[in-house]
Amino acid sequence: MKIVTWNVNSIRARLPRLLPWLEENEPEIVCLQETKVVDDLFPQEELEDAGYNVEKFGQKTYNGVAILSQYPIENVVKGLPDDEPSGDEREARVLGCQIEKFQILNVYVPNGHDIESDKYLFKLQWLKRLVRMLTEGYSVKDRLIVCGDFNVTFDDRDVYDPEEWRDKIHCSKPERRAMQNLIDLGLKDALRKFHTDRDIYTWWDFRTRGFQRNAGLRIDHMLMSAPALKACKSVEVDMTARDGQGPSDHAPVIATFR
DNA sequence: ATGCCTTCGCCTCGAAGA
Repeated sequence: MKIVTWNVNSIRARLPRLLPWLEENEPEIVCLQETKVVDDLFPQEELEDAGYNVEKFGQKTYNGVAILSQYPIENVVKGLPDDEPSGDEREARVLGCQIEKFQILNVYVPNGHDIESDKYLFKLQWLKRLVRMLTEGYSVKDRLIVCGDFNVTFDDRDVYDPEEWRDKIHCSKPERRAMQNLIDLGLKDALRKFHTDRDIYTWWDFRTRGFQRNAGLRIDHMLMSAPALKACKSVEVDMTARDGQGPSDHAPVIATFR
């Protein structure tokens, strides 16, 4: 069983790369972020033809999350419980469900832009609301996976140039404390069970051609409860998904379960 | 090496991403 998280940076732009990637890797469950499309225009048929059940929660231009699964997708939840405003205006950043024995929460955490920005305060508040949602509605006694693009590095190992990024967006102490609050619920940063070295990244900047010089950040994560982590036998970043023409700026993270 | 690329839509420029 393989479970993937991948910020695809537009599901429609990435489909020509996503479909062959699915065929090659055959993941059972795929959590996507930044689909950037309203639900009516989501490429549902193409993904169903590839063998997946599809749940999506999208909006125009920005954000958007989706879950693909070879198994039935049950108990779907869209958004944070206290999302405002309601309806079409709310930001599409959370998609939860149950698939087989797994409770899954797929998240696209706000970017924050800059620590001086109002968007930064929104990001910190948003992470607090995510903690509340997990506290009130989920149990770490289950096989719980909270995965997605968190837009936060856990520590300096996740940063190609820690001095340059010191206290900047994605690396500030309040953001990292917010991630620790998630860990304190009884979740673990699953990749670190298998890899402790630095220079493991999931995002590289297009503008500075970061991928070519491995100047990246590790901001896409799989947080797992103890029962989920116990069943997990590997977590890997698929760097090959960045090769060639037209990749996302993020690489997928693949967790394999026994 | 965050003014350098990529995406979307008010679509040939501006805004946002991270």
